[in-house]
Amino acid sequence: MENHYPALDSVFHALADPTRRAVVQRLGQGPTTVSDLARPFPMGLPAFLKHLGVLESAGLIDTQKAGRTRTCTLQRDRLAQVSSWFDDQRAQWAYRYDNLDTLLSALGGHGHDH
Amino acid sequence: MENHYPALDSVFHALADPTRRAVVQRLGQGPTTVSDLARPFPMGLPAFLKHLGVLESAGLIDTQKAGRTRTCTLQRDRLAQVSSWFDDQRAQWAYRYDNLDTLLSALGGHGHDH
DNA sequence: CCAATACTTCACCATATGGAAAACCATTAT
DNA sequence: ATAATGGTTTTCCATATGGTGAAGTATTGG
Repeated sequence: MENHYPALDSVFHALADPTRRAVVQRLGQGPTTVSDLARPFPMGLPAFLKHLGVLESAGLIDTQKAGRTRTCTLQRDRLAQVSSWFDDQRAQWAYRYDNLDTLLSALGGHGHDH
Repeated sequence: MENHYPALDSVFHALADPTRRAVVQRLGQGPTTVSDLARPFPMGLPAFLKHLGVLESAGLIDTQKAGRTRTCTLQRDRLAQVSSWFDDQRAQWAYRYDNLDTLLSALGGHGHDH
């Protein structure tokens, strides 16, 4: 029940930026190269590389270079881990309010009480 | 399928700090006053109030003053909304499930239960 | 009334973040 | 060999963030 979560700070920080979330979303469709990823965004490559750096050091993406191109892949499990933090929060409410409905939906992972 | 999410920037940014996550966690047990919330943390009240301000402007907490004390309440629905962003991401992967990476990690047994 | 409590505001500071510009590798392509 | 492509590194800048200390404002409590 304790904070056994990996780098919540860095992951949440990484996701707090629209550019970086767009990258995550794009990579959800499959791996791509850096410049292909960067194309839609109104900023220089150096700035964009910083975003990729933030995503990578948060463990949200993995990159590897082949020849002169670098390919980025989404680390889905990391995203899933962080997602489970929310489930834990919900479980807390459920415990506190001792409400069977809330408990069940918390364990189910999707429902909410309102 | 589009970004109909409320202020993901501000919510993720708010959650990217351990102090603020601790506040969220604490408020999951029920409403409390400012100074009661602040007590465990090794910082002055001004600094702590800034954290509360970030949480409040992200819509994660609600505060109201009675007399000279201010009481903070967790806005659970906001947390639930953001949580559903992760579900959306997963849905994207599922749609694109012919991806080799995903197939391999599925066979690898680090399976996600959904 | 006087003082303690519970914030609140203000001025300030160090560091981090997000961006630009320019110059610099490597690896293909011609 | 030369040029173009794809990325990288470096320097620099404006602003945001997270913290401090000190003083200020309302409420209670005695």
